[in-house]
Amino acid sequence: MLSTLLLNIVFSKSAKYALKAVLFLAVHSDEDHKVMVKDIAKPINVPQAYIAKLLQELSKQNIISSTRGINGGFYLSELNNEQTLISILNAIDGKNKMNSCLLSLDKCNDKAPCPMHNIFNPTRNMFNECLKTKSIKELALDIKSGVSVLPL
Amino acid sequence: MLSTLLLNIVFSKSAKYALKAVLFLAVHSDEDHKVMVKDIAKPINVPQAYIAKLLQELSKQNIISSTRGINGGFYLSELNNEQTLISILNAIDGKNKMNSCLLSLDKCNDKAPCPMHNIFNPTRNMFNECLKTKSIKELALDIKSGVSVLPL
DNA sequence: AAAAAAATATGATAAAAATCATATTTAAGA
DNA sequence: TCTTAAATATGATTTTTATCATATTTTTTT
Repeated sequence: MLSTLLLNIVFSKSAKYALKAVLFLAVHSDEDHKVMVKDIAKPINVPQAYIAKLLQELSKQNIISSTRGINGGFYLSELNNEQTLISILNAIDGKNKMNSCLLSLDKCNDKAPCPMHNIFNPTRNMFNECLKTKSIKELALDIKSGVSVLPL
Repeated sequence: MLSTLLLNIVFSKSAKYALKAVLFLAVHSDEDHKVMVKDIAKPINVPQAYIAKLLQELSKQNIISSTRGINGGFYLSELNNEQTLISILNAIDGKNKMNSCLLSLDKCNDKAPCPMHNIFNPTRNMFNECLKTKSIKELALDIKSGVSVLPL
């Protein structure tokens, strides 16, 4: 083995952190209940300064909401809740990373598929479709109804 | 966006390089037709010194075969050809990275699924199943029969 | 046996991602 | 309006991954 620890399979660490943070906010915040970074960092088990940076970026891109000063914090507006998972990933890792060829070949397409293309694209497309259609709100609902659990 | 270029979605760069190299060998080599690093690096579009390292690692782990000295090179034995894709990924990135939770939560399981679990695990499992069952030989056959094309 | 040509081993360097630290701005309350 | 407490902005440091360079070993050929 060459790399002693590879963590980036499927999602980058940043993407996972961001996903966890937004999911946390989806369950624990709204316009009237803002949450401070320090109260997000611990429960989702991510370094505070790092998640702060990610949250700022998400806020700047209107994926999540925030207000400064006393009683300030991060939260999800109704609109934020409607966002789908892909918007979080795109905000953190840049657009269109999930749509490219598995081997990152730019010549690969349906007409001239790379060896992995035909085999994996169906499941890959399913996966991407999920990311594009599943909203934050839906996931939060699952948690609230007990379909899934939070410990992040 | 935070990372200016994130390339590691789904597979690490090393993993993609290794996959390409093995696929190339599957089509262009056998016991009697060994291929030297320099003749692999260019067509698969990977830095020679880097792919050399990866090939050495794969060879050490018996994923591919090699002989040194004049007329030496890398090749796939019959046995090597039977290997499935997962073995390449495991060799490069370490075992069991594909089976963990999407959010890398160690508490996540079917009984207490994380918010992503139920939604993504079916396609995730499909994906992993593909990696575990598809052999190098099968992919090479696709190329030879024109189902897929090589430019790597 | 010597020379040449290949993989192998090892380690140094560069680039990218993750982490940490700190100064600045904004909003609320006294 | 001053103080406080929060996000925001910026950048430095560390860790990990990717890349490059070179010396060593093995195999074949002469």
